[in-house]
Amino acid sequence: MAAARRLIDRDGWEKLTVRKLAAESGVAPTTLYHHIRDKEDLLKQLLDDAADGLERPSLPSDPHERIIAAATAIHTSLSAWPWLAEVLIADDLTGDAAMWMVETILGAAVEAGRTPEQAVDVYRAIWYYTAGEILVRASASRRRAELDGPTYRDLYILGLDPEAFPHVTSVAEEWPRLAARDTYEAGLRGLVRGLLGVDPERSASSDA
Amino acid sequence: MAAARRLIDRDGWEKLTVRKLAAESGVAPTTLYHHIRDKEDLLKQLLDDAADGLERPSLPSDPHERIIAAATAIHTSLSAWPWLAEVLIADDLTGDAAMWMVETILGAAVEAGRTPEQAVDVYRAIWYYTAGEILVRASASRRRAELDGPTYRDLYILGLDPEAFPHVTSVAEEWPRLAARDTYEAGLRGLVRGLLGVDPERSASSDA
DNA sequence: ACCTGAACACCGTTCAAGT
DNA sequence: ACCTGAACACCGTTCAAGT
Repeated sequence: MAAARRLIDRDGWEKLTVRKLAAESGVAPTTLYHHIRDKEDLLKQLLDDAADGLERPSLPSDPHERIIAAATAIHTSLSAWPWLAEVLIADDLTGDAAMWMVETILGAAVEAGRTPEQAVDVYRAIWYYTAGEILVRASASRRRAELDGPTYRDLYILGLDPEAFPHVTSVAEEWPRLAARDTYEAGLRGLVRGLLGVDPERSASSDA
Repeated sequence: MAAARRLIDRDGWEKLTVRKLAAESGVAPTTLYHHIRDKEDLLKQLLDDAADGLERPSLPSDPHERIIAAATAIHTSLSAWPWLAEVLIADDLTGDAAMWMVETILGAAVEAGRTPEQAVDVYRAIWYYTAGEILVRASASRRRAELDGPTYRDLYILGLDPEAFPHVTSVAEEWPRLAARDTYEAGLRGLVRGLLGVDPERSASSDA
């Protein structure tokens, strides 16, 4: 099933079809149905394979930083294969590698003084933020690659009425540049700070 | 094209096909191509229509609360039609109603002391969080509706090794209940607090 | 056990032809 | 201007038949 990954890397996972995969593998389309139950099963297998390959970075002892490290690790892996994130939410987040992130975040949140129930809320907020970042940015960059020019949205923003939308229009020209910046970690830090409160270890020093 | 909305409400927007829409409208499939350029154009028209219908709640004067109100309004509207959020990220977030939310958040962030550039970062973090929440929860509930029983993931979590995943397994039984709770606003408040600093109502100093 | 072609019930889209 | 059937190039999936 390495052929599947090759096709996905080239054309994106939405373009993967049973028939094309068969052709790439030099086999009849119907043959694949001896190895997979249906197309959904094929994607699930690819998902599990990829999930096993996620990296597990070393973890800082400070709970805040540990959450940042775990979330950033997942984020980095998923950014490399955005199709993975899309299958992930279309399907489900499982696999030991993904669970390792959940475990790390829950543990750190509990250590930071949350109840287990609150820790689940912390994890969920982080996952929503992370999944959203991946999905929105992946589809934006795919669209940009297809278009090879300003998107419909960029043009839309430039055409807005400055009286009705003063703040948006004041950054309209800069929007593409600002939107292209990677602000995942900055946002993540804000989120963790807001959810867990100010880090006692770092409250004395200045904070970004 | 109210027929399209009827079909989407019934079967979900992924199931909408040009041919079925034609049948529902009592017309030949090819006829539709006089009103739309292609299927993507059809979805874009539906998107613009729906965006115009978004509600615009009254806004509190406090910048923090104004951001919460704007984000929650968008979140409420999108929750009602999750397909809208999916088209939205597959396509693009435009329309005056959506821009109104952007404008509101940028204005409030600037009022809270951010530069216009930082205000864009605040908006982006909120949008990632909101879009992620909608998309993850929409696909989870759709999956649950299809399955009519515990999901693959629920079972997976229950089968985890307690030694390797102590925190996850300690809440494993409660997971479905915890995951079903609506924690959007709580997470959003944490995010805003973390991004903008402590609520000025509780401390007059602007930090971070 | 593994693979196959034929077939079924679908797709989006084009195009020449009708009113 | 509006609508049409025929046609093309695709889909996922089943199934009886081959080795």
